[in-house]
Amino acid sequence: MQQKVPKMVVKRLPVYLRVLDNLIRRDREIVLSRELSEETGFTAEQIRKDLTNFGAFGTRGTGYDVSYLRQQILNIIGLNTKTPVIVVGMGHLGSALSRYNMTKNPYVDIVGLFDLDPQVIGTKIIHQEVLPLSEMPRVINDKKVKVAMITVPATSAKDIVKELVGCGINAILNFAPTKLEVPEGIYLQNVDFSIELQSLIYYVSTEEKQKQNIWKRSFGEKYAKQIDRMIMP
Amino acid sequence: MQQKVPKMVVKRLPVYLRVLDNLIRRDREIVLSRELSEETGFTAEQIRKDLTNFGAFGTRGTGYDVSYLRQQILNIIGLNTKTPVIVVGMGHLGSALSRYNMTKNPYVDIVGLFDLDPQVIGTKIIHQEVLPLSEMPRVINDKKVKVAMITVPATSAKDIVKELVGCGINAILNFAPTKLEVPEGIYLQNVDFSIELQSLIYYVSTEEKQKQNIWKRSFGEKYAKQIDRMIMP
DNA sequence: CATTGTGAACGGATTCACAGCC
DNA sequence: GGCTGTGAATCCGTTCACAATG
Repeated sequence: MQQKVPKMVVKRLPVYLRVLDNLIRRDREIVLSRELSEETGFTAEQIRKDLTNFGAFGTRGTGYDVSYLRQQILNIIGLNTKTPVIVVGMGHLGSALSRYNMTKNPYVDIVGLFDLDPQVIGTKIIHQEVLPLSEMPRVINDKKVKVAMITVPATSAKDIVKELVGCGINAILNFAPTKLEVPEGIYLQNVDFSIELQSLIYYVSTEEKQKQNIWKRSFGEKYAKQIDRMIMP
Repeated sequence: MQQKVPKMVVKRLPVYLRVLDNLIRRDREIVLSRELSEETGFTAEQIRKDLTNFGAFGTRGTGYDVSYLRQQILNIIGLNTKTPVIVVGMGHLGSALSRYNMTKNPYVDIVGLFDLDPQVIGTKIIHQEVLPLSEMPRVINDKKVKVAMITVPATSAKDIVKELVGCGINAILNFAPTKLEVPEGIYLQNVDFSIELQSLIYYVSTEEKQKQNIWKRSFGEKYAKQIDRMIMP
């Protein structure tokens, strides 16, 4: 059927979907790869190439039909029917993510909220009650859940993963700041704020350092060229 | 001074730092690249190569001195002194991130929380009061802030960015699900849950589709080989 | 002799240049 | 003519194989 699709392409598909959703809201019927490029920041060639992994959805000389392309991408990602998802860990982050997905994300259906803390179990997020872990197998089974988000502390994350995999979960979006092991065939995706924040800090701090170096070295003629290369464009 | 460091390397540095922090907590004095590989999931060669972008920190035949390497990475990222950071947008996500960074992240110093909503302004997160946007220029200036996290709705994100850049912010970690434009020289990093979640859903849904195809085609002998290639290892 | 440090080979993803089509 | 679709060329990051060294 379909060849192996590069990971990077899969990451971009949801971006295309979001832009197409926005275009539909603005009643746009046709869109050019060039316009998609402006909205996404990816190059037009890349977008066209990405799409041809799955077929030829455009019309040469004209562009892409917005709602047709959107429907195709929904099919490709598998968002035609709402995907049932559970969230484990109802701390501040977990409840924020749950709220967001319950109210703003039309493509997923949050069908279970779980926590270990007896203080938290029984409280409600929007209209859903937080359940104990003991209820997980039942919910996962009843609702045919394949995808879980985990927002528990790093220390409990490994155990939760084992539990989830045992219950038949197939894909895990991990927000705990720790590296997790999953068996072959289980998909794991990490989201780690601290890492993103720290890499940003790297850039601002090296910029600072470079400015200082320029100043320090400004007496030494022979370094002029190197310094030039160091200044941000 | 230093050549251009690949983006991917910068993303991995904070992971090394975290592992080294954990090793110090366990009183480990020496670590091998092989062990770092186990803890991070990156290959040992890659780790060694990453580090040589900045110098030679190990001892051949022995390994790396944990606290020396940690100190070097702190220097490289620029986390020797706490970095002042502000957070704009005190919805559920914004306040969760603020709490997390105030209590668990020893490398940053949250020096300002901001929101537009008069209902939210004046409330407290841990011990800090949420301030109106009008206070931003003062705080950014007084505290020499270069890094901001924004967790406002997609609709207001663009305006906030303009404001921040005007105030002298240099790096932005954006959690709003929208593509932002920043002037040359300003660093922007996006964190987008929905996109991560949807790419995960792609994998589970294509797996489902493939299983169905296998079943449908199981009568057609000639497709056997193709189908084999489709099954996950 | 075990482990780091590194040039060379490899592979995957992006960009280029243009062929194909409306 | 204008835009999509695509093989070829390029770029970038990872892996490999081994040289360097405590």
